[in-house]
Amino acid sequence: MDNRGIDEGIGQSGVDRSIQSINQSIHQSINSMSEYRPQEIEKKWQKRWVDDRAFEVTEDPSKPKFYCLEMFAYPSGHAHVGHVRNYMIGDIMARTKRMRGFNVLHPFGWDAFGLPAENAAIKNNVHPETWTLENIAHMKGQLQRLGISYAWERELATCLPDYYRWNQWLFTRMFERGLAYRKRSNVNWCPSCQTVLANEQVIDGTCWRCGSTVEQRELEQWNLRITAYADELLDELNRMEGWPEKVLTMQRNWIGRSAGARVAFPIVPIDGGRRGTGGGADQAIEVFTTRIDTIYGANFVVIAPEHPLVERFASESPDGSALRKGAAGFRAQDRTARMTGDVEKEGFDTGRTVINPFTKQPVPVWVANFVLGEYGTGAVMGVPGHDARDFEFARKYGLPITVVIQPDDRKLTSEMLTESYDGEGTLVSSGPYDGLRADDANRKMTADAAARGVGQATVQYRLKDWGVSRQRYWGTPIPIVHCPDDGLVAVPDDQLPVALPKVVEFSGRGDSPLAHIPEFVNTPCPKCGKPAKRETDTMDTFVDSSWYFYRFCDAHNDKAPFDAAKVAYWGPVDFYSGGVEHAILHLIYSRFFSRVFRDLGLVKIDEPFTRLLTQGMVLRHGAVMSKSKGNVVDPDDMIARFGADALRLYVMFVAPPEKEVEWIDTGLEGAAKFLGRIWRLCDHLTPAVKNAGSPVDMVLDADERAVRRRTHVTIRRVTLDIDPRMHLNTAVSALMEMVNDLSTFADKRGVRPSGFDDEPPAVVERPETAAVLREAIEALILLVSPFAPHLSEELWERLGHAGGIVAAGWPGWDEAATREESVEIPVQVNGKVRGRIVVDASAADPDIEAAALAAPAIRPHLEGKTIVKVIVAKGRLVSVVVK
RNA sequence: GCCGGGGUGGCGAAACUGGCAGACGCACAGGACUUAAAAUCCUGAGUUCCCAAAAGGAACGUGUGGGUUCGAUUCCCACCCCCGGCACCA
Repeated sequence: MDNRGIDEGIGQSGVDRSIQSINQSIHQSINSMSEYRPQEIEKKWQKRWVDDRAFEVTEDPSKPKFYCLEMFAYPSGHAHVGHVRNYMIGDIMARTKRMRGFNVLHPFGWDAFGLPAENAAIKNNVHPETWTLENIAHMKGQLQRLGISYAWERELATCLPDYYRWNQWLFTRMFERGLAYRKRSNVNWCPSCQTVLANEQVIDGTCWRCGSTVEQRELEQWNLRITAYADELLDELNRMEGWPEKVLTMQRNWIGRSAGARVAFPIVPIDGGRRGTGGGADQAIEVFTTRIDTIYGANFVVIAPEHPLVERFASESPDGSALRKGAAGFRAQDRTARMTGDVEKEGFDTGRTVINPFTKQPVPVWVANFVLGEYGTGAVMGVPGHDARDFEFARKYGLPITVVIQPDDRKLTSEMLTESYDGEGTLVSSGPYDGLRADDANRKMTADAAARGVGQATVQYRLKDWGVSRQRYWGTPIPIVHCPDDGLVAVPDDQLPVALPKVVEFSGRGDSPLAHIPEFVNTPCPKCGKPAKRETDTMDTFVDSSWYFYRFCDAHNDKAPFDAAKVAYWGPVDFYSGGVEHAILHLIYSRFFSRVFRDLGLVKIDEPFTRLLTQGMVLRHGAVMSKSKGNVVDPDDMIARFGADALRLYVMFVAPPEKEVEWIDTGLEGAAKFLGRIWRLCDHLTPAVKNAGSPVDMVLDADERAVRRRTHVTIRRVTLDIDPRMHLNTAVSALMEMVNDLSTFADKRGVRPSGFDDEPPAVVERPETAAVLREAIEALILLVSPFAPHLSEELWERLGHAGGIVAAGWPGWDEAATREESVEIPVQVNGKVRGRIVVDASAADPDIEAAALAAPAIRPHLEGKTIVKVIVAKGRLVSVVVK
């Protein structure tokens, strides 16, 4: 690299280039020491990596594989330092594994469909594709300037037909198997944006973009049957040791399995317009309960205002209109408020009764707003004695309360209840079940209900099927044709992709823009050839991201989504990192799709991601970075000022990867200074040590042995901190400690760089010193290379090595060389450190004990006391107990 | 309410199996080099107190209160607070 030019660093403005800089340039032309110029080094090595195709890989059965992936990016326009942090975590892992001999797949791509592109189109009159592809080009440049070791030849963008045709292919397979189906359901609707919103785009009942209150609309929607895998998705979580507990919990909550029973309460037929009390059963209200053991206390039944029986009861009643009106009033209440319990609990008596199948007694049927039509059976039994909500309801409307579970520590009567009791206990007032423990009773009563044909054990999930229809343009067209004769017909594989038309008008009206393109809509039915119409909805973009990690294994396959053999080699993803905001949706959908691919025979694994790391967000002024808040830190600015290596190192050093961090500019300066120290140290010592021999068989002096120990201890610490511990911040700390020690040692030997430009080259007298220094700086360069790859490559090359860092491999440590010769051990007397002794590392416990008791600092504390006990914690501490 | 994760200097943090709490860094203070500054390098520092000061010494200190232990940031019990998920879910 040529240091002679007055080539400007990228970040220095002309104004900044003062006389001193020019002086520096002149100095450089006349002396051997060179200044650390990250921008030049980084450009050089980034170009070389591209030219050498350094990170491109193919399947190689002779090497262990490692699939390292960061969640791909939405091309919003600009990467910020939060992205940088995520991609760095993956890059550290990828680079380390590569050096350790793994065949590393480390690809990147773009989650390129989505609403922002469409909004930009409306606002700026630019085609979504243009907007998206321009953003991708810009962000790709940003990532390349960070020196991330991506296999760019596998880059993909989900908005391109060679990707989304496989969404369509997969949708067709799911349609054939009944996993994709059409159903009318409620969807979130933003009246201002005129579009459907995904659940995750509704924040506290309002639109994430414009803040309008979200409404519910009933629409015919395509759904994917994720609930078919609910049990498996839940059970497998127990075996996923490579995932954070937090994410496992979130997924468990999201799936929301609850085991209980359905129980039928027979409806008492109407009797002359009055509440009937007898007669034969005429169908039944089915309730869902997890506490069938409390059924003897079920004094009423409540149905949801949406329940179909509301209409039947109304039609059978002389004054049905009151009933209809009451239920309609509840239905009109704000849905999210009803779901979150923010509305007052209200209800009314329908005037009808059902028979409690266990007590055989008639109980009234109420309609109430707190019962949700879409969960369970839309009907519950009211057990006010043992359910807080039922208790409140019964008190409000004067319904009877019965105690049927007695707690172990006191005696309850219904009169003394001030709140429901929902704990453990023994059954009372429950006929033949009296005296049973509640959980035993639960099992027995469920079995009895089933045997008598009045109930059955059921598992209820919170998880619902995934509604994927979107009335948007910028997404994958759903490959279905609506034929008047044949109904829903999948577009045959040989007619895929159903291409997204380029010419489109954005009405902003809220129906799909595709519906207004006759050339798109009108098509012959693939089955009968008669005129038919295409589906005009597009798919939720989460479909795109649910399988892209498999596509990377075979990114350019035009015959299939991927070759099963290639996925068999690369899969599953060994290490996956991304934001915790995807803990539920993306990660559960991906687990679902992985199983669909498995059941199609395309992959053999269940779980797509073996190890997951959710990185914390990067905040500034306590807030998430966003353009509107004006607190975005642009990586390009930081690279221009300090270099990509400094930025990389800083984001790894500042905190553990999982933690949220506050961005601090001065911290980055510190990282840049540290790299400068490495540069000066290595650059200064290189001429003196580059031809030094190995220290292994040399007779070293004490300081040299200490340096060697530090080298090997650091190799061990950094290696284990990166993998398996993923404590990237402490790995950097270990490197800093090593540099501190090396500087001290170099100072002792008179070869520390002064920091001045006009410094003569270092001269190392002893070959032993040169040998340990060479071993040390070579290890340092290799160990820091995942964090600061450009700097490392440059220093490595200057040391005279050809072939680069990856070929050099990851350094190993010599356990023997890490051992201390002597250790300083603190001595405690009655729990307080009173002194220290230095003993040989191999000293036996009795010798250590004797040395401790004889130590001058300790003896005064023992004077006139009796030694009760002495504990020697080998190599760590001596504890003396006196009285 | 249920589930999960946390609480350590001015700040970011470290302490891996119960063994020197605060490594490493930021900010700060003092010093060296410099005409000066920048850069670089060195030194200092948990808090409070004793001592005129220094040297030195003492007490306290990992959210709070208890416990186990020679010894607790680490283990146990109770509680407080913060963050995240779920929630009239029957």
